[in-house]
Amino acid sequence: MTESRASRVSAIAADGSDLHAGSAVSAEVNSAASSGAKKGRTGKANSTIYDIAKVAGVNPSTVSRALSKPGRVSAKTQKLIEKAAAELNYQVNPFARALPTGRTNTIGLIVADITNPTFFDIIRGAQATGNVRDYTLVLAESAESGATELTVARRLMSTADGLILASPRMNDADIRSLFADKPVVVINREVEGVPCVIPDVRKGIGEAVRSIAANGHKKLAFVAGPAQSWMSARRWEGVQEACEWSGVEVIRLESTKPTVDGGRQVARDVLSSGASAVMTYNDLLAIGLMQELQAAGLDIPDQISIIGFDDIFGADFTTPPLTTVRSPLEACGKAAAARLLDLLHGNGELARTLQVETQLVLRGSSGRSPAR
Amino acid sequence: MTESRASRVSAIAADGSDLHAGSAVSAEVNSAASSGAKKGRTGKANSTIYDIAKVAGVNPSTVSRALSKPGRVSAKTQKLIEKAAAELNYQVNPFARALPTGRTNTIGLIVADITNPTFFDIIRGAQATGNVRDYTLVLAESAESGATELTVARRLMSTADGLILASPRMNDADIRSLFADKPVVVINREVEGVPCVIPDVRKGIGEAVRSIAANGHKKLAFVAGPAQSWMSARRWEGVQEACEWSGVEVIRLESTKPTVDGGRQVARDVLSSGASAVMTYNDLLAIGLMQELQAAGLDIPDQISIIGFDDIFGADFTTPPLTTVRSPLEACGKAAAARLLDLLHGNGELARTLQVETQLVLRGSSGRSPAR
DNA sequence: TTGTAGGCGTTATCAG
DNA sequence: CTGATAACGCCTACAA
Repeated sequence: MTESRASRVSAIAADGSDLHAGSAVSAEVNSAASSGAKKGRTGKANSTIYDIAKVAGVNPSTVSRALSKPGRVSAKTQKLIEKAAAELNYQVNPFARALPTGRTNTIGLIVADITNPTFFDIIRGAQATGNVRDYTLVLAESAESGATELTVARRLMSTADGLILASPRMNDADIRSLFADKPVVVINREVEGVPCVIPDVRKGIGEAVRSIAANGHKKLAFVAGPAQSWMSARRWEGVQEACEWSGVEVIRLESTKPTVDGGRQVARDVLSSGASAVMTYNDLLAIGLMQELQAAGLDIPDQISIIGFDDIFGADFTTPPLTTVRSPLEACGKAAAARLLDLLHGNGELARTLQVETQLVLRGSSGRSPAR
Repeated sequence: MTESRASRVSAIAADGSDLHAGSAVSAEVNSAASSGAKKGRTGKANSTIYDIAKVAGVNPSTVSRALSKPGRVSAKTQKLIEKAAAELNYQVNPFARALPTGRTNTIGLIVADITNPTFFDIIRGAQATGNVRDYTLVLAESAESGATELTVARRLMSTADGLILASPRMNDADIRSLFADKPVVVINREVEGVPCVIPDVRKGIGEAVRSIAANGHKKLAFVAGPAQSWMSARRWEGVQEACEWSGVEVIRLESTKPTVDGGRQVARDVLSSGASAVMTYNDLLAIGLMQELQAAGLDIPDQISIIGFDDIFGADFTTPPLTTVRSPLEACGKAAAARLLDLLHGNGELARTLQVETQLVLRGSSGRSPAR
């Protein structure tokens, strides 16, 4: 019988030091079955290709062939083996399989923060695409740190066939060194010599700034993200460029961290900047900023217009709902995974960069400049 | 290639899941460059304990001992080996290690839906605790289905040392059979004979219903979650009980799915129910419901009070911010992981249930009953 | 304390 | 088309 497999995602921690195992404790619960001690209902855990071989009356290597590359074995033995496998409730031992081949049918995805909704859609997209091709997604978190990110990446490298780096914080050289080892695809950043998937900020930002200008705003504040963030730099460039083009004055503000809290903290600067419109590095910042501004008695958008970035889950929960420049995150995740799998299967094109379009999502948090 | 078009259903081990033909690529970049170059550079991925043994001038088994159980080796050889390991940039091969021992230093966590914010904090908690003890968290999704959940669980069982089941949908017997195999901890549900971590709904619900009663509401609607959800049943019971106690009439409404969309869809029923206050199985439902109601021109909370469950990320983004019964999700995740690790290390108490408190978080979406 | 010799479950290489 | 047999990298009695 065929079993249906659900989509899978795995998360791995940002640990690192694995030079010693845990305290000396023997695994008790999983007793060795050598004495046939534990024996649940269905054929318990461990039947091997040897068991199948015995039942089917063939050689283990034939079983291996039948199970891993259908076609290299006669139809009748194939049937025989499959039947035996089903009877014994056989399941491949992934470790044993990985040992000789090095292949794990697993792709790693590293994000800066598991609880940052920005990455949800990326995760979902990568997972979906991987799943279709029978790959398991392993998710790791880097805690917004380039150093731990590299550690995690190396660790993941040893268990995954390839890596997707979403908004990586480590430097280009490290990424390239990773890529020299196994296939790597980068999302939200462009790295020379490495395949990348990036949103093309131009269009979305252009629309946003044009909208701002059309609404009579003369001065715009841009709240930047983390200093190491490639995307933040690109967005800032894009905003500058678009503002110049539209004749809007623009100033740059720094945030402490790209979160709701960071948004709250930057409210004071926004206020004293004298800008009537604000664009933030991401939606989280925008939401926090909006909350703080509203708490201070300001009306959004009548007194200040706010535009975020990404269109994350929950961006439309706010009042007014957040205007934002949407990045097609799920598409990015899908594209990156597809790219990686192609690389894995040898259909590796050169390391080209893939661009996906951004667009302005006009909602309630932006509007006319306040009357002067 | 893939035989079925449905992305989630594909063949697993038993019928040969290896669908890709001529792979055999991707490991090329690796081989070169490892010999003559600088040793300070990040070494390639492939040094083994044999390499270390050679460098340190000892036997591989000594290296193994030194690296896996410090103490069983002389201090000086220990130092020697560690130095060599560092030089060679050695990393254990988890597969090779797992093969003889069965231990993977990995714990599995299964959730119903990766994109459901309810689980974020659980994930984060479990991850944090596992991390401290040098365990890797592997996350799997079950797509809200008991059947696929079981499949996924079994699969995970073969690669993880133990399992955490968050809001499992499968039946008790299956969970117990899993537990008979390896350590399992359940979150958000009580299963006889299996260690569980559950929020004690009493307190939070009591506070919520008292608040509702105190605000003059006479009729409350409870929007239930998935039929298989143990938590939904508990919450419904708790609400009934509290309502009886407080003299509030309560009716039960069904939702199609525990999401924002499900919340929108149930709005019609809520309206026709004549209730002036609503409690929903979770925050997502509450948010969707609120959106739909507001879209229909109703004022929240003046015309209808809404109270959610969980206090997920974004619950305070809404206008008005959502009143909700908070479950200490991160604490649940931490407690469950700690429990599992204890089990793994033999400090296994009996399968006791751990309760964590819930509390009402009063925000803007609930208030006085409308004047009649 | 350290070395020796199997073995874990699969896959890959070669013969037959 | 199928059967032996050697890796894969690590762990663990058992000796030395």
